Amino acid sequence: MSSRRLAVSLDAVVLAVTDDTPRVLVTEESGALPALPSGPLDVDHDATLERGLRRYVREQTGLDLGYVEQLYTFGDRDRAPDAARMRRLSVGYLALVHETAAAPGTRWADVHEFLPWEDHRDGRPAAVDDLQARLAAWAGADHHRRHRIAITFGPPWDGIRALERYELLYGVGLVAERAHDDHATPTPPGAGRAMRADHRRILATAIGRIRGKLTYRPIVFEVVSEPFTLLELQRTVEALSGVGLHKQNFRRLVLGSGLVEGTGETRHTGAGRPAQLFRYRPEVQLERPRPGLGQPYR
Amino acid sequence: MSSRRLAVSLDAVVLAVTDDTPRVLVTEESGALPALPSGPLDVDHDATLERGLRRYVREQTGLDLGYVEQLYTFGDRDRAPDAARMRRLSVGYLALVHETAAAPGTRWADVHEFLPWEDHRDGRPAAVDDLQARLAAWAGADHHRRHRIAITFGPPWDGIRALERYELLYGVGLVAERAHDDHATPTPPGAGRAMRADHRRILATAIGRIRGKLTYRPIVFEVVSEPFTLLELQRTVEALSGVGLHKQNFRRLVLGSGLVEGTGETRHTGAGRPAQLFRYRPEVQLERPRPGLGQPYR
DNA sequence: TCCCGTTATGCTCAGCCGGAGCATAATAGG
DNA sequence: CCTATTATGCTCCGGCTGAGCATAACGGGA
Repeated sequence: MSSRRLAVSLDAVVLAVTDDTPRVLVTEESGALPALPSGPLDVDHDATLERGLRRYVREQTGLDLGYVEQLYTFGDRDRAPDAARMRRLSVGYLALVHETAAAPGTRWADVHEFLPWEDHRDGRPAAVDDLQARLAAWAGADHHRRHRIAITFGPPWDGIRALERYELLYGVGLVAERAHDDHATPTPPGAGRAMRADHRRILATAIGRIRGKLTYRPIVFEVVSEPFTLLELQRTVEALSGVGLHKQNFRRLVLGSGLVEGTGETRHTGAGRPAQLFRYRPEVQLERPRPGLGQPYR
Repeated sequence: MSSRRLAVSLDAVVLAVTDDTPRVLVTEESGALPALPSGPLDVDHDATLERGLRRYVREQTGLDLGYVEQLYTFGDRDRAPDAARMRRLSVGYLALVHETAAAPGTRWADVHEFLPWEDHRDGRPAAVDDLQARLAAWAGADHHRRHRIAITFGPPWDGIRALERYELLYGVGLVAERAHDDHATPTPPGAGRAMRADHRRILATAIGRIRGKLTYRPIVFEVVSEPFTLLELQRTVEALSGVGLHKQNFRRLVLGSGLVEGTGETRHTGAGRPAQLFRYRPEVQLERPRPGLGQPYR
């Protein structure tokens, strides 16, 4: 009877939006898969899990995190490569930051590099239909499998189910999680790049979580830089939610929500009418129970 | 330098609703505080965290769980009584079950026994005003403190913020988490009973989570027994959400949602017109993206 | 048997919100 | 001055929500 050693790692999904693209901060060593900033919990010195996490992100990427939220704790025994010796738990966190320069050895990677099927801003990508066809082939006539595919891949598309989609693709072998998974079905184009350990799974969890929270908490403002135009805000929301929005209605919603206030300034971009600049109004939290951007508004 | 031992416990908040009352399954030993079913992760034999959890609940309460969902991982170093020797993490889970008989040594306790301020079905309880007054005294003129109180305790009341409320009360010392906290301010009436370790905190997390999820996932049906009348369904939702609902509108919403279908039978309760019986319609998940009971509808 | 209290159901009405579009304003560039 | 482009304003409609009024179907008593 082996009695494995127990190790807890803290893993951070640090998200930002630059150039209308959702970005995740990854560390890269030559020859290795991209990885999230992470490290083992220091049972003596990290007074809280979150503090340990902040420490690792600072050490590995030079970034001092602001908004941080715990996502999920992963602990499947047989999903680790060295499962026979070690029992590994990973506590995943979501952090939101404003765009910054990446430190050496780190990179702001496009989230869709790893989860390409999640970008529906210009409608449903063709690659999704391809993936879904492969899933359908796997499901055959199995009722339960078809049901799962229908729910996770729609229609209608539900951005929040990012983790369910990843888990389904992973279970079917359409997506490689670790190097040693590669002997499985060769992953099809459109399946995205792999990450180290189960980091891609944690990323999918983060994407699902932030999409849900956008609607009822003012977290976009952790990501956009002030002051911002309403279009910049909209592009940021779209980058995170993965769906395109109706401009006038987005405007109406944001202005009516009390979430922002004009600065009185305008920004000239070179083409078109100058846009008003806005900043976040934190007081809104006192006025409304759950301030956010509401439902999606195509 | 001490190098603490690391231990991970799995803790279950098992919820049911009986007699229009939200209940949590607790184990009770004479002389000890009530506790959630829980136990240490078996790093060798528990293939997944969730399976370990199910095992403990079965062993300690005789219950085979259906719906289970991970809540949060708690790991503050200095919140454990033996923090100097052990680093304890607890992974909390939420489970929903239909009402059953409690096994020996266990009890279905009213959730409000531990979190009395969370029951707003008959309006805001007087005890909440008392707690809030104590909080106000603690806050004094501190802007940040007053802000936190206003957000968590309202108005408007936001049922979902159960954990934030608990943490606030705990931080202020109005609520005892463990026996050795008792030397702090004597907890006022209306502060509820303590539980072992940080179990009350986990319970508060569970209550907040289920309240949020009620609106967009059909989880009430994990708790009501079929067939049910619409009033029974309503009382169950109210018990979990902690707020009272408008009967006709609840009815309209549920019938229009496609969540239920009539059985054709009726139930005579002795007084009043017999009520139609309904059952859950699982197919709804294929038809609607996020089937639930929508917003609160006073 | 008829009246009453009680619970279940049906329906209405006004207000608000979200989905879609049309129309106008304000710039830069040619 | 004309055009392409982006920002803003506003309207219309349908559906949903909050609040009530009204009716139906029972059991128990008077």
